[in-house]
Amino acid sequence: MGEGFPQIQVRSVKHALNVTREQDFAAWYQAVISEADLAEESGVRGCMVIRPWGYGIWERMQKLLDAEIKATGHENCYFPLFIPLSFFEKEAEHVDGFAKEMAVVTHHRLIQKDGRLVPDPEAKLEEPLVVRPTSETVIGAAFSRWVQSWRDLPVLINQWANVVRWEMRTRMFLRTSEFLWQEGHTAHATPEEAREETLKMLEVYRSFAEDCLAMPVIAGEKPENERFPGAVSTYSIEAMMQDGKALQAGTSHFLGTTFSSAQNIRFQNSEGQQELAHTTSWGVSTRMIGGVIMVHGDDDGLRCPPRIAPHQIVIVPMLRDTPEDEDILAYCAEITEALNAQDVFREPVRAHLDRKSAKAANKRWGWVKKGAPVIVEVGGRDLAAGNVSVLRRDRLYKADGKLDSAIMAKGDFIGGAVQLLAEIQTALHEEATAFISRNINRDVKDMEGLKAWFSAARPGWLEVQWSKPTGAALDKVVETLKGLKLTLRNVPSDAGPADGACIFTGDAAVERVLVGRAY
RNA sequence: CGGGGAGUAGCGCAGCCUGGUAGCGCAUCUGCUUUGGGAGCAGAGGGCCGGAGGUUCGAAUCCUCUCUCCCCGACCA
Repeated sequence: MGEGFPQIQVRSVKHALNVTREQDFAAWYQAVISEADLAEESGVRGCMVIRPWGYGIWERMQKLLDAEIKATGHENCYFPLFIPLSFFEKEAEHVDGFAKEMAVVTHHRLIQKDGRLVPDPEAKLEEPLVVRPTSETVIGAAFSRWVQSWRDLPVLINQWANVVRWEMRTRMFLRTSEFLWQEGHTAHATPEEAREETLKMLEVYRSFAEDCLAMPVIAGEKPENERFPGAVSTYSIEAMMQDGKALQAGTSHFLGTTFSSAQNIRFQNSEGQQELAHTTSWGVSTRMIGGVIMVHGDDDGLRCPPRIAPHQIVIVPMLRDTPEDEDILAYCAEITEALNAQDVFREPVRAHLDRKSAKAANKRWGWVKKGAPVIVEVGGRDLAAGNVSVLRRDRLYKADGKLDSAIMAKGDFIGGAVQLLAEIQTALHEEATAFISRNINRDVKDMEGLKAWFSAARPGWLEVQWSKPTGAALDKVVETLKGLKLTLRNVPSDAGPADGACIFTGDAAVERVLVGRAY
């Protein structure tokens, strides 16, 4: 890779962060989170405080995705945080997948003992409760009550919730012990319909990522070894971070009758016979915020796509503690109102007037780090001339390294703001698409070529032909890749046909699979 | 969970080896000067030195335990 990173490090530009992507990608990622006020440590292992700007981005994601989930016929509901242990025991594969990382509640009362609070032995729960790591089991139990007849199907529900998985190694947003997500769960009369649902929601995720997050993704089916515990088929969208690593940004599972047989989700069909329902589940989480950071961020912080930016346009008045300040603020308020009266992406524009009495330059750099798509500065001279000074966050600098601040008439800016936001959304998407495109190689045909590709500093992905081995043969492939710190990502839905030999086994290839390093 | 590193002011760090009541830069506050810009000068505020025990007349510093974070690995929808 390296294309996105100049080899010669001439920094004529003074950046807002004290570490660049090129110097140390992991440190840069953390710097963005901290400097953009997205989240911070909580003192609780693996758990984070999501700060208003970070949570605002999540709320934007929720709003946009929730509308799509509802538009595809699903209803929201809420299931309990606590799940009886016995629910998990019903499905062996599911147990295997999650048993190692579950938080367990065993007591319901504390008592004072030697000056300390300890669980009261008298208050031990008869049956321990686990904090949900995912809700297939409880929701399946509900489905078995709700579904009696073929007329009750399909059941199409979704919930926005938090889940807990006791992860060994955590990273802000990408893998935290507690995270926020939505989980959709559906039950259908036929496997065909359930598969169709699985793919429909995969497509909802794909278009949500592309259109709202400006994040190009590859949608496809996960290989057998990467399946969700209990799933018949697992599909994912995979996004490429600027260091070339893959991030699984959303998953959709066809669960077949795994959970309907474990939870007894049966219905009487039109011929009067009992049948097992076919279920699906699908989810995206706050992990996506990490994806947005690593796809769009630059050495000055986050670049937030307008559709998910809590504030799309921030107006920064340059105040000087003079009587003129009042006039400048009034002028800015007028601009803010005029912007907010317009619609962009079929929603009201979100313009924000930063009235804080801090120095204008400091406020500006604060918004640069947070990634506000458009930053408008207004000083006395602008006021006098009826102008504004406009910064586009997606391209901050001119060729000479100076800030590319455009002075324009107030009316022109207001009139063009909607189009400007649309342009920025598109520009971020195009930039990210160009990046992923030039960092996927589809021409490597042998293991030597594969090793060479991945010996680069920041390799992207390979799309290779393979024979789709299963069982022990697949394990061998996975083991080989593991030695190279690589994983099979997915089999892209739109990959071309296979016409050669399997890069791993030499057998005739049947499809194409993505290989890369992953988060 | 294994190996390594780290926790001292909001952020970044020095001090620890060779114990003696805590310092630097940026940020913050006040004043003056400046004003198309991350300003200059002067002054000020802010720290249970991650936590608990121990050694000592005295611990940021030495010892033990523990919590949290980072990196690598194992693990992982």
